[in-house]
Parts: sequence; structure tokens; C-alpha cells
Amino acid sequence: MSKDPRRPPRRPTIRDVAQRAGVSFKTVSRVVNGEGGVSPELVTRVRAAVAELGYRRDPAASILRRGDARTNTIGVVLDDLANPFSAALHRAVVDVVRPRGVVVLSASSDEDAVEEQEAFAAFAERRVDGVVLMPTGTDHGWLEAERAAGAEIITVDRPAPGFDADCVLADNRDGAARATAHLLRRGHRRIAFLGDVSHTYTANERLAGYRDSLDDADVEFDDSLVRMGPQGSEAARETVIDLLTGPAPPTAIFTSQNLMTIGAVRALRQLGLHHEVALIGFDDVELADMLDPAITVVAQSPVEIGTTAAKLLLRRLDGDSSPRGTQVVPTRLIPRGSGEIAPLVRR
Amino acid sequence: MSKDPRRPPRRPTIRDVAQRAGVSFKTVSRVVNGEGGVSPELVTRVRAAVAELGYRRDPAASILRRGDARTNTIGVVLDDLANPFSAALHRAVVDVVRPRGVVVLSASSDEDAVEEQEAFAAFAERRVDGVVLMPTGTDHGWLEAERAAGAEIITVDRPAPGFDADCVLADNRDGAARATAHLLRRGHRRIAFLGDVSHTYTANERLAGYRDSLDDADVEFDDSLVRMGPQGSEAARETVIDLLTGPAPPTAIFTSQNLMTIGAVRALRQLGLHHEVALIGFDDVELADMLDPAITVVAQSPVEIGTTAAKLLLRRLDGDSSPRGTQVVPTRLIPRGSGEIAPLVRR
DNA sequence: CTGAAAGCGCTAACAT
DNA sequence: ATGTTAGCGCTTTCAG
Repeated sequence: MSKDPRRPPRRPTIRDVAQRAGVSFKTVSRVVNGEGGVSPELVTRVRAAVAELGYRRDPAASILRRGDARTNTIGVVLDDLANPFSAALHRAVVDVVRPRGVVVLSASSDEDAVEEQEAFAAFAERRVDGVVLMPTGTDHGWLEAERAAGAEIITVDRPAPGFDADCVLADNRDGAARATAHLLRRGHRRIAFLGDVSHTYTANERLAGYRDSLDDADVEFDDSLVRMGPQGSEAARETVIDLLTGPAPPTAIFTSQNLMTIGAVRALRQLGLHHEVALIGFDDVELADMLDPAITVVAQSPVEIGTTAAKLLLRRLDGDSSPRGTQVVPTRLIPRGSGEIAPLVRR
Repeated sequence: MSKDPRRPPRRPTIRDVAQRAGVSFKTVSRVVNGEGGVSPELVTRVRAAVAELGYRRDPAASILRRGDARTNTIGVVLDDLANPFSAALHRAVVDVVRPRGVVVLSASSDEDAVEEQEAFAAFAERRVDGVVLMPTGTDHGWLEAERAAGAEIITVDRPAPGFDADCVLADNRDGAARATAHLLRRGHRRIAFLGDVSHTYTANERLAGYRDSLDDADVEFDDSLVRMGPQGSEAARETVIDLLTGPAPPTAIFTSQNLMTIGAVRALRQLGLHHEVALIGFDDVELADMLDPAITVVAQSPVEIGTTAAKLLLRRLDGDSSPRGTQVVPTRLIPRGSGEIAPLVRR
């Protein structure tokens, strides 16, 4: 009748099994852990009792007594588990650690420092062996305590400000520079830049790459062409419309994130300018190659980033104590059409 | 020098803190658990000692003694965490349970019964309170034992064959029927059907819906237009090309899964038939609205499915023991262009 | 308000 | 080959 939290029926313990099998509980322990040194006859009896009672060893008690702090669990905290980039990275991590008997706890931070820390704390409380973290842009000094408490930490996509950790990321600056140079080579001089909120590491790196190429080409940096901060594809769409309907519109657009690329595509369509204004996006997007024009992108390898990070984490857990460092996973410019549109003199 | 598994430095225990604070360990326990009944003075001293030592309570030991079997951890096993549908569903589950202090273990099964069972076992071994499962098409009698061992089980996207569990899924049959009727209404009579491997529940439901509408319209079912089994977009692309270049090609295509829709788009492009052959896909695809023609789809709500399943799971964990049942989340036909192409008489 | 003793389910160390 | 004892870190129970 009542709806109070169901008190689960007590699970059978090692002693229940022992009694049923008519042996000491230590014998059961031996069988359950495959320690050997038990007569086949008893093994059979114990196995039977285990099956009949549906006995399962309590891993908490086991670990407690054994004293090895390993839970064979790691955590993954990404900005958004539903974003294709993060989802691919996430899956790659899971796939790498699974054969080692390691399971993965997952959470999204939404680029919010509080959410991030809460997720991390929830994982740390459960004594994860390590965490793969996509850190927000805030100071991460608090991670020192987490490390001291025993968690290995690998950051992905960006370094953690104020904390020295292994890091696996894309060559953001170089990739952005190549994309920008690609547009400059076609003659574009007014290239808009759309970036994440300005405290984001990747946004800044990509912006830096954009500026690198402008400098190389002696094109003056124009602040009015840079828009940092639109969140999600809808905000990006509005921003692009604003840029293109403004007084001095760009002839090309560089969107530094996948959702922004989608927003830009929508805006260009809406204004009927998709064949006139060039577009290059950072991070590939599903079906980008099927659009008209197909979208030129700087493709990242989320799978490679995730795989690399996971392997590195496992190595650290195995005791590798070589100096911490950063691994850069290369990006690839994929020309598909939208990035090869020549500048149009509009009036 | 050696690379043997690092023996983590022993963590401080409740006794270490007690000694440091000059109190009994029970007092520390009281403070740590906020039990009250401790003088402010001692609370302060204990708090300080906790901070200095970086003490964290061992949840395993705590739960062990307390006897409440709850780990506040649930598992999620989906076919592919990187697939947009599953990723969205996954995130929705995480978001719902997180405010309750519940964390989520995640895994992909790749529609493989062995992977599925291994993932489940890895979670069960860690004593998850419940699991949200997208079951493969095989018999799931083995779940009985898992339930007996204490795990609440909710299936999503499909029921588990041979196992009675709460289930949250889309109105597959009806959605497919509406899509097919939509095409029939435009005059199509040769409509191809692309489905997942034939033992998949959703594939069969959608095929049934397709047949329902054919029957209603007195159109004879043609086996040669049905292709079950292409895995992934590339296989789907080849299948569609095969269909369209065959002796009696379809005038419309119904793809019953998101990756197949993408494959079909590629095939139609490749053959230059995208304005001549109609296409409707089951499950929405990012940028589908930006293609030319834009792709008509039967949109599912992965977020609603995940949210519903997670809430249901929490309710079960709270002791709700009402009869198990199935909840159907409606789909929505979104006409965008590709599904409104009239049949072309080809020769 | 504080503390000592007992024991959660299990395994290490030591018997037999 | 099997069993006994102690104790992992913590909370419960019961005494002061």
C-alpha cells in the first residue's frame, strides 16, 4: 500500500551459501574467487548453492577488505553528451576501457563550472579511478585535491586552466589558420568569425589561428566581424543574419563550432546567399557533404581524441608516471564547395 | 622505476581524522554525516582535521554497514551511444536522475546480444539500482535473475523479448503507416522499404505499419521492394542504388532508420534522382531541412523517451509497484519536400 | 553530548 | 584441502 522506498529483500551472503552447501564460508570465498585448492566435489556443491540462492559477491565489501582502492570505474564529464562531437568522443572512451573491465560514469557540464564540479564530485565520491574531463574555462585549482584523493585526470578538447594534467586536443589554432588562409587565397578580405563564449579555450585558439592567417596575408583584423558567444545553432543563425544584413557584410564566414555551422547554413539559406557567401566550419557535420553547396569543414577526430585519452588514462592507472603532457590530434581541411566560393562584390 | 600498478597512497580514515582532532572516531562520524548532537567546538575541530587531511568518507564501507543496498547508480545500455537518437535519449536520462544524486553508467551494445549481456553484467556486478536498456532482439529470460538480484529494469525503444518489463517506445507502427499513407496519397504504388536486420523489433513494427497502409490502399505488397539488414549509412546507400538501378525501381523510398535515411540521400544524389524519387525517413536527421529537397521525416522524441523512462525508473526505485506497462511516445510526420514528390513514370 | 563495543560482507593471514 | 580468526572503514547500538 505504502510507497516508501522499497527495502530490497536482503541478498544472500557468503555465509548463506556456505550453510546451504555445508561448507565453511571461506571455502565459498575460494570458489567464488576461483582461488583453487578446493576439491572438485565441494566446488560443485558450492556452485550449486550459489545458483540456487542467486548469490552475488558484494564488490564493496570485497574491495574494502582487499584494500586495493580500485573500483574499475572511470568518469567522463563532457560539455554535452548529445552533441555529435562529444558523443563520438564518449563512445570511443567507453570502447577502449571496456575490454579492461572498466565501466564508465557519464555526465554533461553544459560548459557550466558548477555543473562540472558537481558531476566530478559525484564521481569522486564513488571513488572512480580516473576521469576524462572536458574542462570549462574557469580555474581548476580544485582538481589538485581530487588528484590527491586518488583520481587520475586526463583533460580532452582543452587544457584545464590552472591545473597541470595530461591533455588531448585538436590542433585548433593551426586548423583555424588553414581554414582562414583557404578563404584568403580565394580573395576574401572580409571574413567573419563566429566563436563560443569568449572564455572558452577552443574558441580563443581558433580565433588566434584566424588572426594568424589574417596577419600573414596583411589583412587588417576587423573587430566588427567577430562574434563570440552565440549559444547553439539558433543563436548562431540570428548572429549570421545580423552580420549579413549589416552595413558592411562579410564575403565569407568561418564558424568555429559545429552548431554554429548549422546555424550559419540556415541563415545563408534564409537570405538566399548560400551560393554567394563562402562558409567554412570547424568540426564536421553529418550530411554537410549533401548540402548545396556542400560545406567545407575543418574535420576533427573525436574518436581519435577519445581513444587517445582513454589509453593514456589506462596507462596512468597502470603506474606510468612519465611527465604529464599534451597530445595534439591533427585536423583535416575538407574542401566541399562552400569554402571555395569566390568573394562577390555586393552593393 | 617500476611500472607495476601503482599502489595508491592510503587514504586517511575516520580514525586518522579523529586522532588529529583529538576526539573519538564516532564523533567524526557524527560530524561527517551531519547527525548533530556535537558541540560546535568539536565540529570545528573535526572540520579542520578533515580539510587538512583531505579526508573523504568511503561510501562502500558506509553502505556496507548501513545495510541499505542503494548505490544511487543506474546503468544505461543502448545500441550505440554515438548515434544521435541514442545520444539524445542517453543525455535525457542522465539529466533526469542527476538532481536526485543518481549517477549513470553507460555502454553500447551494437545490437549484439553478447555485448549487451556483458555490459549488463558489468553494471549488475557494481550493484546498480536499475538499468535503462535498449534490448537486442534475442531472448531476455536471463533478465529474471538480474531482477531477482535487485535491479529495476526499464526498456526503451522496444520491449525485451521473453521478459516482462516497463517499456517506453515510439509509435513505430502507426508512424510508419502514416508515412506510407502519405506517399500513397501522392500516387506512389512502388514504395521501397529499408529496414534494420529482420530480428529487430522496431524494424518489424515499422514494416508492419508500412504493410498496414499498403493494405488499406489495396496496393499489393511486393517483396522485392523490401530490404532488411543494411547496417549503417554506407550499406544503405548501396542498397538504394541497387534498388533504383534494378529492373523495376520504386518511385518512393521509406527508410526506417536514421542512418539509412542518410544513405538513401547519398544514393539519390549520386544517381541524380533526388528530385524524382520520393523519400521519407523514420527518425529525424540534423540538417535534413536544409537539403534540396528537404527530407520529410517521421520525427521521434528521443528526449521524451529518455525522460519518461528515467522518471519511471525513479518511481520504481521509490517503491511504486503498480503493474508494469508500456508507454508510447507519439511520432510526428514532418513534410519538408522529399516526401511530397509525385511519382514519375520512368521508362 | 561523547564514546566504546559490535558487526556489515568479505578476504588476508594463519592454522589445522 | 579446509577452516578459524582478525579486521578493512564505517555506522549502529548501547553506555556513560
